[in-house]
Amino acid sequence: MSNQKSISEIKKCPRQFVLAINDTLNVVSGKWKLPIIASLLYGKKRFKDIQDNIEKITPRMLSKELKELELNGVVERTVYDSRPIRIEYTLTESGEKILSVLDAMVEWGMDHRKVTML
Amino acid sequence: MSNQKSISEIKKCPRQFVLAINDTLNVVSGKWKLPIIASLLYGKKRFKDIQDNIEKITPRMLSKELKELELNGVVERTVYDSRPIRIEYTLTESGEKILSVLDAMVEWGMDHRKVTML
DNA sequence: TATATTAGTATACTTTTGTATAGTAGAATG
DNA sequence: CATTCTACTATACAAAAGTATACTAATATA
Repeated sequence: MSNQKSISEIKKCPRQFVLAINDTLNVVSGKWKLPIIASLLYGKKRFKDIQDNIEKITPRMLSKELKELELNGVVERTVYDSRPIRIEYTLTESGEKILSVLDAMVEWGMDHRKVTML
Repeated sequence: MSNQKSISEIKKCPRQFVLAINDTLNVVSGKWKLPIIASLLYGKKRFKDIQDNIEKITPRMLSKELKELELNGVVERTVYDSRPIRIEYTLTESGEKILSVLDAMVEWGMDHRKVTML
């Protein structure tokens, strides 16, 4: 089984694996990061668009989270100097690839529900 | 690409996917859950063993987290009525499978580091 | 010139999460 | 019978995460 390999890999648990997992957790955990990423999966968006999209998020939180995601290389902020200026947010290439993690989470979560909600 | 399929799946984003992701996040986020799971990947352990294994965790946190993980069907607590009684913690089958999620996180995290730390 | 829109910031607050420190009950060990 | 070990619990506190509400600067629109 491929599971066996993974277990032994984790058992060695090299530092870089731990760091990688932490990086990933920083991008997906918290109340608003995934909703923001999900919103950007539909294409580039302006601040206001994301805010309307998520509805309950305050501008303070949206601003804070976007900054963090940008710092983490998941989101890109582009200023177009039209008049008036527009600012657009997109996922980076790496940001889009986080979907593989979400896929794994969906799979485990659904499987787990099947098992525990018998 | 299999990425393309995933994106369209998320775009539909059925409620059950959202629930599944939340379930998964509940199991992996927080400061101590992954260390505890990792410790149990090495085999069944007693309270004291896990505590020694993680070193900085307080008994309060360990107790609280173990209860939550048990409630979430990730960890199993078994009382052996030898004298004195021993209590052992193990991962459930489902709990072991969370490794697939960790694998995805390791992969994304390492790939992402390669891209951002140029 | 008054009002609206975009892209936020500022301040104060509440809630959640985690820490520090001490204590307990039951049994075993010297 | 005093001490130690296991598996915790209790209380108080600190720090991090999130909320509520109001405000601003630059431009556009009526």
